[in-house]
Parts: sequence; C-alpha cells; structure tokens
Amino acid sequence: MRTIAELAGVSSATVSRVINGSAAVREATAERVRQVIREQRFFPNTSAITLKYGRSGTYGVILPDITNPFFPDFVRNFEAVLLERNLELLLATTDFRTARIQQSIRRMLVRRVDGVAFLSSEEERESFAALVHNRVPVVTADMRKIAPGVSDVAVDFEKGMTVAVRHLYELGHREIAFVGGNSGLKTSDVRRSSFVEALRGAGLKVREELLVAGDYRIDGGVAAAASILEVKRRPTAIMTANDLTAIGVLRELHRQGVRVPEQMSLIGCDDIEFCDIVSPPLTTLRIPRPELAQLYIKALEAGRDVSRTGKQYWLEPTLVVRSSTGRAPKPARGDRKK
Amino acid sequence: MRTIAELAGVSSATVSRVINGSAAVREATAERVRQVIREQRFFPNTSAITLKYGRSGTYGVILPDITNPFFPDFVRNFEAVLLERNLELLLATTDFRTARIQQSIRRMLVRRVDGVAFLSSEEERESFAALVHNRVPVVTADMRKIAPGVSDVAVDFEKGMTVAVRHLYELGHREIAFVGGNSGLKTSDVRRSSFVEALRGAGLKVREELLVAGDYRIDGGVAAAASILEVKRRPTAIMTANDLTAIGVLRELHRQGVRVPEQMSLIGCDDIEFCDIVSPPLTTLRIPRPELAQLYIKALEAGRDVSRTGKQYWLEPTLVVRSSTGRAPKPARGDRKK
DNA sequence: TTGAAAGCGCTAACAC
DNA sequence: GTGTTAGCGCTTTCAA
Repeated sequence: MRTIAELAGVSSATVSRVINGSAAVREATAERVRQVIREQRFFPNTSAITLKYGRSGTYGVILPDITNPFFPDFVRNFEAVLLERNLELLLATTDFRTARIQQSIRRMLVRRVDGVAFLSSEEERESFAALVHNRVPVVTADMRKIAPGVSDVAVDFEKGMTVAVRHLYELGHREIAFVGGNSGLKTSDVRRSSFVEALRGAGLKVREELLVAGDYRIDGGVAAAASILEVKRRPTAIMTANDLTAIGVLRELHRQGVRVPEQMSLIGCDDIEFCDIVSPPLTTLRIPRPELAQLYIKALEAGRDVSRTGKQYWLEPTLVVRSSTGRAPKPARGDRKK
Repeated sequence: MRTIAELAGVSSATVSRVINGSAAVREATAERVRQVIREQRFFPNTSAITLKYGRSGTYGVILPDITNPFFPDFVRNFEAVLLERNLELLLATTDFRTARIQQSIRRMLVRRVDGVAFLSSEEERESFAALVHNRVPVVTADMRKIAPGVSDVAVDFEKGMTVAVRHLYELGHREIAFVGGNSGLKTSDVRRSSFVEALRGAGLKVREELLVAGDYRIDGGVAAAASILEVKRRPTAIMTANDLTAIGVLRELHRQGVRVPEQMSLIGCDDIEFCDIVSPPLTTLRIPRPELAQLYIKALEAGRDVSRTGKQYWLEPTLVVRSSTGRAPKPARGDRKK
C-alpha cells in the first residue's frame, strides 16, 4: 500500500480512503490512485484489516461429514449468502471425532472468526465456552438449548415425524421401524424421540426392537436394515434419520429381495439430490437448505453480542412423497393379526 | 498477549517464545506463562502472524461444484493432509461461473493464501497472472500446461480411456458413444479427445453424432442419453466424462426401458460413492482422491518459488468393473452388420 | 534468560 | 482534501 501511495504521489491514508470509497477525495486524485492500484495488481491485505478491527469478516462452519451430500448443499447455500455480504467462509469437518472437533474450534479461534455455525451435533459445552469466552457467538444444530452467546437452529422434527407417520398410517401401516443416527448424538436422539412421540400420537405402540441405531451413513443403514429384517414380526415400513441411511436400508432390502414399496415402505430425511435417482425414488422429509443457510446467517448476525442469551430458531421440514411408500401389504397367512 | 505477559510478570517476547517453544526460556517461567495462557483461554491471533510473515499458512481450493460428490471427497482428503501440517484451508466454489472465478481468486489474494489448487477447469490465464504476480503459486487440473508459478496435475485419461475402451471392445462393443462435460472446458476436451484417440487405437471408427456434450451433472446425462437414443444406429455402450453424467444417462435409460447392461453398457468416471448404490452398480474409471489430494499438496509445496516454471504431475486412473458393463447385444434383425 | 523496540499493512482520529 | 501518526498482536533482532 505504501508502494501505491508513493507511485500515486499521495499518502497511504488517501489510498485507504480511495479503496474504501470513504470520505471526500478529489476525483482526479482518486482516479490516479485507482490507476496505480490496477497497474500494480494490488490487493488489500485482510490480515491487517482483521488485526486492526479485531473482526475477520469470516464465519466458521463445522460439519461432521462433508461426504454426506446434505452438507455440501448447505455449504453452497451458506457461501452464497456470505458472498452477498462480502463475508468469508472457514470450513472445518470433524468426521464425528472429538479430537477433530476441538481442533476445528481452535482453528476458528485463532482465525478470529466472527461466529461459528456448528452443525456437528455433539454437545460441546466446554468448547463452546472457549468460543463464547473469546466473544465469538455459536449457532448449534438441533440442540434445542440456548445460552449466552449460543443460539440454536432446530428442525421441527416433532411436526415432521408426525406428518411422516400419519402418511404411513393412512397407507395402512401399523408396524413402523426407525433407524436413527449415531446413538448419543443429540440430533439423533431428537429424531428418534420425535418419531416415538409421533407413533404414540397415532395410537401405535412402540416396539423397542424396531428402534435401531445407524450412523448417518449408508453402511449404518445397511446394517440396521439387516437387523430389522431379522425381527420376528416384521414391520411394513421403515423411517430413517437421514437419506444416506435410507439409501443403505434400501440397498439391503434389494439385496434380500424385499420389494419397495410393495413389501416395505421407506421414508428418508433431508431430501438430498440422490433421493430422486435411486429406485424407487425416496419419499423423504425435506430439510430445505436455502432456508436453513439463511437461518444460520440470521442467527449468527443476531447473536453478535455474546453477553446476551441466544435465540431459538425453528425450521419446518416438509414431506416429499415419491415412490418408496405405498399401501401396507396384507398380512401374510400365518401372521398374527393385529 | 500483552495481558498474558502482564499476568505472568514477563514481557510479550517471552510469551511468544513460550508459545513457539523456541529459544531457551527457563522452565519455571515457561510453566508460569503456560498456566496463565490456559486460565485466560488465550489463542494467538493468526492475523498478526500472517501480517508479520506475509504468509498465511493457508492453501486455497477453488472448485466448480461442491454438489458433485467427487469434490467433497477431494476436500476431505485435502483437509486431512493440511491438518497434519498445521495448515488451513480456504474453500471457494464457482458454480462454473466466470464472475465467481474472478471473485474466488480475489478472495485468495486478499487472504494471502500460500497457494491455490484450482480444480475449476476454465483456463483463466488472466486470473492466474494476478496470483502469480502476487507470488502465489497455482496448481491447475488437467490443463497439461505449465508456466512460471503454475504447475498442473493431470489425470492420464489417454491411458484410462484406452483401458475403458478395451474393456468394452473385449465385451464385443463396436459402437460406443461418449458424453462429455460442458463443452469448452479444458477438462472436458481432454476427456473427449482421449476417448476419441482410444477409439481409433482400438481400430473403431468415430461417429460424430455419438460424441455429445453434457454438463458434468445428472441433468446433462439425462439429456445426452435422450439424444443418443434418438440416433438411427444405436450404440451398444456409452462412456461418460464423470459419474454424475453416467447416473443421469442411467436414469434416462431406465425411463426408456433400455436395460443395462443387457442392451446398453455404461461406464462412468471418478468412482464416487454413489456408483455403488445405483442399480446396476456402475463400472467406472476411478480417480483416486487420496492420491489426488496428496499430489496437489506436493505440487503446491514444490511450486513455492513462482519465478520458476511449475511441474507437470500425472495420476493414473484405474478401471473399476462393476455391473453396468456386459457383453454387447447381438445386432437385432434388420441392423446392418458390421 | 529476559526485555525493549521496530515493523508487518491497514484505518481513523486529528491536524493542517 | 490530504497528510501524520498511533496502534491492532505478533516475532525478532539487539541489548542487557
């Protein structure tokens, strides 16, 4: 910048003013400065600006698994909003590993991000404390809990699961299994308990052996489906905690020759692009990414003052009916009738 | 940091030394300082360090489409290597839009990244010049061209396509179509011309109407398949520029009742996870992401001195045979025999 | 073994 | 309208 100033025969302050379009600089001077900037291919150094202001103009995003298409799609939307506001994105993935979470948070701290969207669903009170202590607001996912400096964006699974279960109920299903995410994760627990509630709400009974854990990945769905198919009295429908899980379930169902939806209905969650390309296309509970991304930004912006308690935000999922759900099969002969 | 220094009763220089484990600091002093750092939950400010050194310890990655599972998988591997070296990642996606490319490069410049992995395959000579001029090395993808400060990582499609075509040839296929990426993109051109070469190498003739463009996405594959199926003398196999395209092709094939591989063989490229879950599972030309990520890092590190001409790196794809390729169907009655 | 001080690039308050 | 200057947090001579 000093170079620019010298070449343009002005002071660095004037260069700064020109760059920021601030204050009144004589147009002739401004133009001369701009000219030099172009010639020299000069770009201001954000480190200096960050250092000066103590704010980096960057939001951090911490994800468990960038390999799950839900997240890249979220990132895409999130980045788009940031770009409009001339903000930067710092991405960290944790692979569901605690050490990586800590490391990610440290990365956020040393880069002086202005806020962290924490979509990796472990409850990291300790780590959040470090963030908040350093005045960086946190927005969590589906924790349904807020605190000073910590806001939360929750998907209304209570309602979503109710809609999904009703859809199955109306198709005649009475025995419905559920495949969750990694047990212990808050997001997984919420989905599971919402499902159980929905079952009760529909007057169906809850069979523990039909509530199985997955890992939010395809493999987990495969394993879960295998275990569900071993149960004595088979369910006629399976609800899953996310689409990857549903795809895994579908795969195992195929492998064992169970036809979908004739013999087994299946509902996913998220509505990733691949729902539509597996066969049959998956009925799923959609979590809209554009809205989700916007909600996070909104929460981040509103939460700037970490001394104030964060807010709770809600997002409604919607049921997208495709071809993996159909009428419940008639009970086979020999099956106990309900 | 000054706070830490005061609380520990030392100077900021000493605190710096303790943090960096450098020089000889008396253990008692060091421990006292560490203690205070812990209590205060202090994290060094990277902006100051970047400012001081002119290096940010960050590599930038510019991608066209984070929604294509190939890229998240690349990012995952890339991030893992960076983490080992205590380096940071700055991610930008371009959506194949020129304005976004320019914007991404600007983001890299203002953040003072130490290098850019440019996986978005447009030939941005102008933009690269800005980077190199500012002493940041660039590593491109499949440009097969190097320059001062610009290295290139290329996948050996010449060999890969030869292997793929030979696989089809041995199965009896003589009429093979190709669906490329967005026409005009360098990566797309390379794949296409490698395919054409491979065809010639196998002694097959090249039918222009069987060489169609896609867009590296599912939709492009769908459209391309539709156009291929309208050709008078249908091919018996289709090779595609990436897996997403192949998935789109597969989808359209299904829709029109063309059985894979009985009536049409299909080969993708990349080997994304979803190859294995569509039905039939896709035969594909795998581009190994861990090796690719490592190669990029290697190129970035070797290219630090932008006054020197970059290097050309090569990566071998391997053919993964699954179930979407099979023996060519016997020519139907009425088809001209070859 | 430790401290003082300069300087990285930028902005803003204050002078002129 | 424009220049001077202090200071953001850190590292690194140079001195002590």
